[in-house]
Amino acid sequence: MKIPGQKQKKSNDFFQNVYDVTCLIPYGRVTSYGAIARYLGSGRSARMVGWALNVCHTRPEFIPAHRVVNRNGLLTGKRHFGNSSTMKQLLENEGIIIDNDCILNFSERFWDPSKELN
DNA sequence: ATTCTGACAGCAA
DNA sequence: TTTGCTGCCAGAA
Repeated sequence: MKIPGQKQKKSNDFFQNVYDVTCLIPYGRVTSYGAIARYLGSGRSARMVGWALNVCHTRPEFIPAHRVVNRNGLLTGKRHFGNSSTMKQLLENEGIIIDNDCILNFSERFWDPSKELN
């Protein structure tokens, strides 16, 4: 999305795309960085997804970044939520069971954008 | 301009 | 099976 009046960077589209997909994650579902990266066509640029989410709080809209975990279902980004328990709490609030910072039944909770979103 | 790092993932030893 | 290195791209120093 191009916002007139603001600095336009080439990566802005990629970042916005990450935010867009993240916002499309259904309630009570989670996805992985790699899945988003693959949906964007970058393939192995999962790190960029994490980087995008790292600055997601700079965005005016709410980004359910807590629904994005690594491919193991591990809450690797919990430490970026200020309090380490925030991410876990948000996920549990959506009915997701977290054990030792790991999502239980991750296969059932997993939501693949390139598959579900088509 | 160059180097390092980062909320990951895949592949090689 | 586990550990470690590399690739990906962008941003900060």
